[in-house]
Amino acid sequence: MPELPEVETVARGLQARLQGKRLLSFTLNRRDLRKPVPPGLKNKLEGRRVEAVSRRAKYILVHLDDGGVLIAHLGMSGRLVFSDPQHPRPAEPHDHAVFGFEGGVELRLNDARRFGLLDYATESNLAAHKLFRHLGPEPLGPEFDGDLLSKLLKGKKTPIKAALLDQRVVAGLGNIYVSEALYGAGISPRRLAGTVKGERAGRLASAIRDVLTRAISAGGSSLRDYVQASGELGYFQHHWAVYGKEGEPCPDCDCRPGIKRIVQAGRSTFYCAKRQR
DNA sequence: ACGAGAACCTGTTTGC
DNA sequence: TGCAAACAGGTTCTCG
Repeated sequence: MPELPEVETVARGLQARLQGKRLLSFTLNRRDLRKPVPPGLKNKLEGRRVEAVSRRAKYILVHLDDGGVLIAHLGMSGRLVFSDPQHPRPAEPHDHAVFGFEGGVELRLNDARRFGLLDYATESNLAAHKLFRHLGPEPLGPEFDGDLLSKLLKGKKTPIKAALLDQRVVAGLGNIYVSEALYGAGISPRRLAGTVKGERAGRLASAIRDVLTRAISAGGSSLRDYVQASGELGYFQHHWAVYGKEGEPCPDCDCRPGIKRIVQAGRSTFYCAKRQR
């Protein structure tokens, strides 16, 4: 489920709850996630204190007090669920890993489809790590603008929809927010990526930043209650302009038959054919 | 070299 | 109602 805004929200929630806490135990119930959980992870984690939690692309980074970094990715179905003495939760199917902290606080990684992963790196090698080496820029980073986006897209003959899903081009966008950003910028998802430049690229960069920023705000405001209610991190309600709205009227023009759904590179795309060119 | 498509998994929704 | 097919927010490998 999680794209950049959800992962950012989860990382902030973890930061608030775990910073300064010592990790006492790590239990792995199954090793075969998207890729095997590295052997020896338990020894690298137990006894360490959490210094900070951050995000890169759709990866959660837990920075430890010895320079180690726990890397977590939630794939499509991954969730992080807290359980503690005040709000205990029963163990559930697909709880693949359990992190035990001081004070009886447990954080559980639950992931039915097992497209998520756990990995480990050191602070000094982080940027060169296999998972991060090829990632494009952060769309909310200070250098991300129309000029940079034009350069990233230059010469690409794939549809802009597919290009924006490619983490080597921009890091953190997923299927929902690509549709939303293209709608916001008034750009057809079928347009060839290489033709998005100049003023059009500027509009797209702005729309990407806008859509992500608003989603993070929505997540941040709903996170507190949601965590208290259920102990889960990572799911919250959004209102989307086009995603999942096939057949509904475009919010901006009352065109018929409204929002269209097409399949590109095996994934659903939603857009308004009148507004997006 | 590049882009489209399949593959990896399980759970839920849709359609006959 | 029951069953099978389609579909799901990600990433990575293979094939043409």
